Amino acid sequence: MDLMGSETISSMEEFLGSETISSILDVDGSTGTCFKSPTPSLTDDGSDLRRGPWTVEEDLILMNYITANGEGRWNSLARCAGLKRTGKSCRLRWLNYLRPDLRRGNITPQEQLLILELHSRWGNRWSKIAQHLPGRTDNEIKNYWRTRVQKHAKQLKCEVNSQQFKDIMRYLWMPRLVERIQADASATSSAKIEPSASLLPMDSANHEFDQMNQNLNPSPEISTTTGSSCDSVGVQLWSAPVSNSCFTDSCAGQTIEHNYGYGAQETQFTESWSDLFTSMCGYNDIGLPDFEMGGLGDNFWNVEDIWLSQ
DNA sequence: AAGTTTCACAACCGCAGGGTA
DNA sequence: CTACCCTGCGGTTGTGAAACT
Repeated sequence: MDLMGSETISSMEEFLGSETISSILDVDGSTGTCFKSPTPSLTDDGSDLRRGPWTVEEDLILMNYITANGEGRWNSLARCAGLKRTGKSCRLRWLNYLRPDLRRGNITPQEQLLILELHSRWGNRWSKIAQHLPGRTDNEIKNYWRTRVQKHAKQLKCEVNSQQFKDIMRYLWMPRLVERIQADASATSSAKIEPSASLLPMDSANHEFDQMNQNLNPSPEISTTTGSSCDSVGVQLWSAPVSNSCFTDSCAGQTIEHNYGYGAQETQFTESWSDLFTSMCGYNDIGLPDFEMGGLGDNFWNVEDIWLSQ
């Protein structure tokens, strides 16, 4: 397999492009964003295999070899390329870091939405999820999930696999992501920006949610702080529209008016979740389920919105 | 300014499944 | 049949950077 059509690669820049390389290479020329001074160590078993962060030289050797000979057969590849690395290490380095079709940068709201949806369907099947996010690796998605999602499940004192937490994702965060995507799309397509809840400071949005829930279900125990407990989950039936993008088949056709403080917005719910999700993510072949509204607690509205802050 | 905590992510580890000699 | 090897996957760790106190 001739990946690049060139014979050898003399620099990382040549292989990955100047923009990419500047984000990869550190001042001292080492690779990776974590390890400023790679000092690979030898393995403990007495062999001269190296481990730890990869050097630029190793990366170039690996890239040149794969460019010339293709990937696969990693153990022999490592030997033939003269790399004192295990085949596993070479494979990982290539797949997670050096592959030319890797997509770098922040996970976009569309990608976040897709990750949430696919994880709700498949669980921790990271490689399977990654197959549906071109340019993203399973490792990247796994890291995203652990650093963002699990952290906030912990803050909420929810089990990440609990129904409570799944409901939070499905009925709060995912609709907000959709809203964010819509807002971004409309902002780029129109000079006139219609503010939505996701564009407001979270304090403001939370205040609105608190007001709604106070009216619907007055409780002296309503918290307004981040990281509140989920103990009341399921006690209160969810009634207020969280956003103009919170929609299900059950509310299709309804017209709901709500005011986020910058002027009333009127939304016609004519799309099913799966239809809109499909349009959001450009996705149409995974047979998304239709979501139904469930009973959520008031504390959900106070959760710090992790999805909207990059 | 210094120390501490948190975040982000590259890399490693162990295991399972498949292929093959 | 079986032992061995390779590959791929998911869980975990280690590290520097950034944020916070």
